[in-house]
Amino acid sequence: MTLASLDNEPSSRDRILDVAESLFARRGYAGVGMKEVADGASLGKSSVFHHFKSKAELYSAACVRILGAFEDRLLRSLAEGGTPSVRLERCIGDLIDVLVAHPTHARLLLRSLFEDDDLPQDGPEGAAVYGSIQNIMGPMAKLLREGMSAGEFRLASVSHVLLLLIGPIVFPFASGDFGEQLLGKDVFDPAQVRRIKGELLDLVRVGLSAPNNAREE
Amino acid sequence: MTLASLDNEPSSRDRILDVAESLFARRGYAGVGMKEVADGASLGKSSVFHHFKSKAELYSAACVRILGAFEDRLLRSLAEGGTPSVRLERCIGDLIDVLVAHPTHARLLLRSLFEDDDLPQDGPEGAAVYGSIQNIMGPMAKLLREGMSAGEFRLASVSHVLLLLIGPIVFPFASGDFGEQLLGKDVFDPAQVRRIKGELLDLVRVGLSAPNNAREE
DNA sequence: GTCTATAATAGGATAGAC
DNA sequence: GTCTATCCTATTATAGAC
Repeated sequence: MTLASLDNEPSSRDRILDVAESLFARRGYAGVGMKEVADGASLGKSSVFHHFKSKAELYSAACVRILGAFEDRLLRSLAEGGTPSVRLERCIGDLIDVLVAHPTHARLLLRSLFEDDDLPQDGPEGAAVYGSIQNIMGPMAKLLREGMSAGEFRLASVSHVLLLLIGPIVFPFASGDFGEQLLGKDVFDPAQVRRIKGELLDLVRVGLSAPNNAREE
Repeated sequence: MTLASLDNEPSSRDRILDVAESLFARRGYAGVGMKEVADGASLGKSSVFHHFKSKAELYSAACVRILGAFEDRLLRSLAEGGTPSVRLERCIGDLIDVLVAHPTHARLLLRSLFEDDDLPQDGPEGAAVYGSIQNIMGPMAKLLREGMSAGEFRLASVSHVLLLLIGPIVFPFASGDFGEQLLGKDVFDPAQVRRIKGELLDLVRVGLSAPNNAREE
């Protein structure tokens, strides 16, 4: 906590993380130079190394920050209660809201999930990434299990369904130019977000519902 | 066509592409050095530059090759006929088969779809990537439209549904360590592939079906 | 905390012999 | 087609002044 944090101006550390997140999201770990990060934060390269002792640590810190944002939102969302289907739909909607509020998140999140080699899995920062992912996936799995026990969701392998749900939630908002060309409009345009969210929730609602449940109640 | 191509031994060009695909898939465009590619293909760096005049061209060529594989399989799959639902499910199953037969494909495919900056969008190779993507997405969109007209699929925005379908098809097989930890087993294990495919096809079958269709026929 | 200067290395790419 | 040798730039990271 510094003096600046009491004010509105973000600290140098936060400015570095902002720039790093945006650059890493676009070009991946190896595609970004520390000089570029420093320039973006209006600092010298050495100042960046003062805050993060290596590039790997900076990358992990950027990942940890966005994973933390997801974790917070997810836990708050789950705490609001409701039936499993209600909570699942609210969770997915809320997670998408986080992705949309920070357009750079989806790409870096996707990278942190499938670029094993980039992350220095050892060290405290690497462990934080791993822990945060666990804290997100755990409650989601629990929610699916509850819904199946309650007879709201059809019986299915929780882990396989979970693995299947990540793609449609994250990829659209990481798809960049491809998504824009497919839709003919910016993926982050509010109207497009609403339609993507709507289609996904429709798909999940009926796709996961138990066969004996009425289709429309 | 060289003499070697009449034999069983792959040409240098193919060996380079094999190595490049595997490396680019794992570490992304910037994360791979031409030296590394050359070593993997048991060649000197200059020999690689003889076959591909730049790193960007090599990357595009690797992407074009896998996109071509998808295109071929998809068009053959669609030509087999059947109702829209039958064809959609067969397509998704066949595309997954391609991903599973070449475990390195999913990651590079995902990258080629969301890493705009990496691809040199200009030039002949960049255009081939773009064209191949169009040749894959076009017929898929047509299939969805047919299914909606026929009353088999519920009415929905074709492009948004398409954007939503890519994630669950590709991500599981690009997820690497994450997927393995989630499932507790290798994602490419035949039994796991069967379950992932099964869950996805279930989700799509009921999730896209028209409301007035009987759930089980 | 931030800077300049510098080290040490690895990167993409080319020239020219064979 | 493949090689060795080379060029030039960019990279991560450190040292030390302010």
